[in-house]
Amino acid sequence: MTNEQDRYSPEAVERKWRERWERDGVNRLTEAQLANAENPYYNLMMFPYPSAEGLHIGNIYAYTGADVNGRFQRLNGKDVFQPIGFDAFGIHSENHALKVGGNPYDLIPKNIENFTRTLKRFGGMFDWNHTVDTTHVSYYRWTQWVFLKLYKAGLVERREAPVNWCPSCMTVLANEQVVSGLCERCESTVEQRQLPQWFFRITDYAGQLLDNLSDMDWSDVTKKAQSAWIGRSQGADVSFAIAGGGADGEKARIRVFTTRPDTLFGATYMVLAPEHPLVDAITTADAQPAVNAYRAEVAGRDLVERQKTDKEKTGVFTGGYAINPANGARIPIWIADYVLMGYGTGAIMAVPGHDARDFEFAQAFGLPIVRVIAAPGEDAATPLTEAYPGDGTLVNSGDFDGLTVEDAKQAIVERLEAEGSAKAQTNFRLHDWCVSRQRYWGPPIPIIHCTDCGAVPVPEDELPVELPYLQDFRPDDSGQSPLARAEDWFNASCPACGKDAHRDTDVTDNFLCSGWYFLRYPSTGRDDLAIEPQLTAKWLPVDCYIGGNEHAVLHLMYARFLTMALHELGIIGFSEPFKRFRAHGLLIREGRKMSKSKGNVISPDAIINQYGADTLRLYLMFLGAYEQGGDYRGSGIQGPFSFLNRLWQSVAEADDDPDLPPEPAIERALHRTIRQVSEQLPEQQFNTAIAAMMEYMNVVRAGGRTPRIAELAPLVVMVAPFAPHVCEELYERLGFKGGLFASAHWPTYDPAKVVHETLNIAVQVNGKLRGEVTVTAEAGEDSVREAAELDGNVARHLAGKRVRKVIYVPNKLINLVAA
RNA sequence: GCCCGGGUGGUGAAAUCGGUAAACACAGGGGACUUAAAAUCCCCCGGAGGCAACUCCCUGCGGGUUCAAGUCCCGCCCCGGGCACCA
Repeated sequence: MTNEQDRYSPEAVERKWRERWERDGVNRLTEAQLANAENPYYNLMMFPYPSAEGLHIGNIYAYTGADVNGRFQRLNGKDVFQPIGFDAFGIHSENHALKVGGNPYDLIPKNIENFTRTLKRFGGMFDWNHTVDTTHVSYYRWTQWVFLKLYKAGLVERREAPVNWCPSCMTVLANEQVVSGLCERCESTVEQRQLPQWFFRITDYAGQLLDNLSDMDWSDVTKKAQSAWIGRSQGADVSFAIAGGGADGEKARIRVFTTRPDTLFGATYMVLAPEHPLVDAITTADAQPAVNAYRAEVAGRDLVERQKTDKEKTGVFTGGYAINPANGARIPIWIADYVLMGYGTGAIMAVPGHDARDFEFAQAFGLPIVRVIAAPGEDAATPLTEAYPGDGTLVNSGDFDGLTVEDAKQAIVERLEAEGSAKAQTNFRLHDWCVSRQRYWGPPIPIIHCTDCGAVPVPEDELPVELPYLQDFRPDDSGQSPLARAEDWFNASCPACGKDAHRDTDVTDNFLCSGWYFLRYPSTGRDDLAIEPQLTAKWLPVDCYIGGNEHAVLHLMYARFLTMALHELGIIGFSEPFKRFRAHGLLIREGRKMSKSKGNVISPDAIINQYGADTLRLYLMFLGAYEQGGDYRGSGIQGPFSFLNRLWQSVAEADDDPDLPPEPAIERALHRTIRQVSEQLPEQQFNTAIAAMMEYMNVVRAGGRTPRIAELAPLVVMVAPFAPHVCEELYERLGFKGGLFASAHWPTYDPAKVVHETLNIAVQVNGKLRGEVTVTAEAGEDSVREAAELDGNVARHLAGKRVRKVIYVPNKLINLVAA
């Protein structure tokens, strides 16, 4: 039956089905289908950033996993909505355009075209009827609309703030975009600048963002990363009176945040951040020169230097004193750069006995160290050679002596609360989201500044505020966007009073574009509104979102925040956007990370040319655990390629009789395979599911036997999510009509047929494997033991011994413990 | 420094609740089919000893618990990622 023409030719098969799917609209949903779907399943993956380099194999890896899920759900009867789009605004594109001397307006469409070609070629089941391009006015007018909605809800504010300034990108960065003092994009050292900026008040939602995590079906690693980033700490605000503060001494109090109010009696000094506003008021005349010098020194020190944790503690005494509200002690007030203005209140009570940093500082400057917590076996007098941060009971703490740390926290706060000098407080590490960028390639902020009316939002019906095509869009060091130089655009009349005014020149952070795109996909057919309520209610929240964990604290948290905000505004009916999120691992190559600089990047196009998209997809899903990542080895692709060839040949050589039932032994193997694959695919355990199908193939083909159609058809359907083109072809060749993805159903298994008729039971003597016996499935412990003792080798190891104990693990193992 | 992953054959990797370590593949070796190649089919493939039956050793290192440990506990080492003076 095999002849030259029947050979598996990936190129021809894939072209045929790509064209057929396109022609028949197999993957596209019409507006009516979108509106009326009975079993909606929204399968989302992170839309790509269309760079000039083309789609990376890492993207294909991510998308294949998500596409396998979408195709699997579809074969299980779901109406799968699987859109894709392009996240094309942002500094990366802008910098690239500057480098090559073009304009992103001209370059981006070419990149998108190139990405689209590869996305179609790798076989993603994308609905190209519902796509977004964040740089198109049809999208970003609604990004501006989102901004205005939040603005009107009071979640946006403009404030002069010390912001992270990247001198190379010449723009402001969010905290999340500063990686150990360096710009996330270009790795320049980030500086601090005071600039007016637009902020989203994400911290209003810090508690909710954290609390919701606990019962969300997300990858654990992602939840942990978010929870660490939000960084809740529970404690108390305590205020310390300034000693001898003159007439207004009563008013001037220093507020500190502490997670250890139980150690208050051990607070022997205070430290303020050098930038703290009370420093000048506290500093005595004598100390002023030293304080000034220190503050100048810290201000001049770059951020990277200041953030190093291993350097020696520095600081100076202000000459001022505060009163410890617990015991009335006069304690000195210092300033030091290890206290940060950006966290808590910018001031701390220092408890050197029980905080490592304070201990180090106290030692360096000869400040008193008092023990207030005693661990078991210690008492008030036990000397401290290092800070003791652990648990224990209170000592040297007046009335509170003897309380446990936990009880004392509450008791001390209660006492001080009654006196008006403390209150319980929760602090978050999370900062507000700075969304303005002094750059060109982004959606302009829809605000007009008027000398009389101040900042006035552009009326919604005047959106979009179009981004003008600028010949010269280089950023400058002015702290203003290049848009400030576009006079025609810059000048506008005030929407409130009609007077001459000017537009806000900042554009929004790229993460705002990507923070709501999944809300837009179902509504892309609508030009008159951003988010169509009924479609949104039908399809959202997203059923499954798959993407890289590098976005755990950036994109995913912003998307959650925007969803919460829009929910509170009544625009959407849910407050968490993604029911399920799975982080895939990193694809590396031969043990090393792939990167352009190392020159070891794999081009998906080259692999597809050689082996076809189906083999590439199958290999990517086979080479390791999807959630762990994997190592791409060039030679390994041969395995999946052979597998598809064998599948092809099996179909070509199959017995023609479609009614011939499977051979019984093979049928059992088939049902076991169906069970395993059906259980593992929805859990993204792709590699072992593929191994199971390969194993089944070995059974079907054993000895070159002629397979039967009934043995192959379910396999073709199960392989289809991984290798959709060739499986469509084989499905057709097996005589089925209507197209696999349009009409086939996922195979089911019969529990009665997955059981083995006989079992191999391992036999151990004293825990060591000494033999194996084959018994019927119904055999009980006694008959297994009997059979085991008959085994020659087992009998030898038992000779002269008496069996004292038998451990029997049904269906697996029997261990004869003998002495 | 802290928090997450991870360390298993020549290689990529498997191994529910502690229950036959190395499934499935790649590479390598041998054979069948073929004029030939491709594709396909069969066999071998952790180390040491042995003609073989079989025995001993082996999941980063050192201890422990257990009839039984890749898996659990204690103490280390190494690699990858994240966070980093967060009060």
